[in-house]
Amino acid sequence: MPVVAKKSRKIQIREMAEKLFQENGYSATSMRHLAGAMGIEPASLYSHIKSKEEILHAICFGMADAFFNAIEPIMRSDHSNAAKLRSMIVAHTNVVLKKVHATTVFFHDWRHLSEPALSDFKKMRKAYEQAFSKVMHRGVAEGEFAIDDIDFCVKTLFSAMNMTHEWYKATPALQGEEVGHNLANLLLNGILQKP
Amino acid sequence: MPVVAKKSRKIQIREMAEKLFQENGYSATSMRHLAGAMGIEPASLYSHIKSKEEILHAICFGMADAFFNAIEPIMRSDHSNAAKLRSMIVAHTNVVLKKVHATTVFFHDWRHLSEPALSDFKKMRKAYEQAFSKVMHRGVAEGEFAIDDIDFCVKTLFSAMNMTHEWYKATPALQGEEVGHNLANLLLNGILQKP
DNA sequence: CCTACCGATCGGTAGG
DNA sequence: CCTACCGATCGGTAGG
Repeated sequence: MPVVAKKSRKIQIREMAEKLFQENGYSATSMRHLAGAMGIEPASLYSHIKSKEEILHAICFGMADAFFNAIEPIMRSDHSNAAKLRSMIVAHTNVVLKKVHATTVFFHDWRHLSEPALSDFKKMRKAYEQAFSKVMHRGVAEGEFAIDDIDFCVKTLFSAMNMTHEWYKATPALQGEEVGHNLANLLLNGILQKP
Repeated sequence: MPVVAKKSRKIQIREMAEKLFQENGYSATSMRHLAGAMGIEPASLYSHIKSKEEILHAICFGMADAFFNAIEPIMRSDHSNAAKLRSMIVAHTNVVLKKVHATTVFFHDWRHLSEPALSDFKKMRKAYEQAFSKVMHRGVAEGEFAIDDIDFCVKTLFSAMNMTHEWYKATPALQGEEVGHNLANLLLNGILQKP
């Protein structure tokens, strides 16, 4: 008996799906491709999962949990709003870069969820974005930040954070933290040389 | 005879495809959906186009032309690098927001191009990004900008610009310019209150 | 632009 | 986890 529990077949299928969905997209990836990559017959997948969409659902909502868990302790800390925002950016970006495959799926293919999961997903995402906009609002109120349009700022920040996986070739280790800090520096300071 | 030339059937098909591809993605949109939306039989599409991918190709490379044309005159102007960068951001963002459907396809579905178009597309995109990184390099050399990692900065900027279409509900007119300027302000100045 | 149709492939089920 | 198979749908062609 191994000390470390073997990954369940269900989880192995999910991880392979993350890889294939990332490469070709959810719609263009067939259950036959997935079964082939697992080395089993297509029908055998259905001993472990109920449907193709069940896999997509697990990926999307699994990532949502990962993101919430990453920023939750930071939100409840009592640092300055600038420090909080920076930490949240680093935390979010770490999740993105540590789960590159799943993030791509989360980010591209949530559209293919059917109701009611689709509405749940949108609600969840909105709540998550509000965690960031709350910190920005407070930072403005307390004189730390100068932001014209907070919604705009939040959306732009998420665009930047969520696309890192597409171009950042992660050398493992703490490089991920660097990406988050670079992003935070850019957002906080801009690129204009200070006089 | 109308004074304004009627859009060719081919262009009508392409515009309908932009809409449907945006909503469901390229792979999940069938030629039958497209034909249905046009009010004709699926087989009739092939009187005007050669294949599904031909449509994708036209959309992706058509948008590439639009982007290049938008920034080309700015690159050859002799403003400061900061002014150039701002104008290029506004110009690019205007294209994005004026062709929302096509931009979504351009941005999500280029992956489904097959070779050699796929390689051409990547080369073209790289050349386009280099126009922005050139301005940043010069700005750093001339003391206008403080940028640690220019590649990182370019990628982040593109992430932000190319996602605007997903969340910005364009009220028509010049609102598009505002989006570009907001983006430029954020990138140039950051959000930290200056002392 | 239509009718009629092709072979291939899709997600999924029955039964073991 | 497999064999055997379902009905539906796919992109596309022939011929008019």
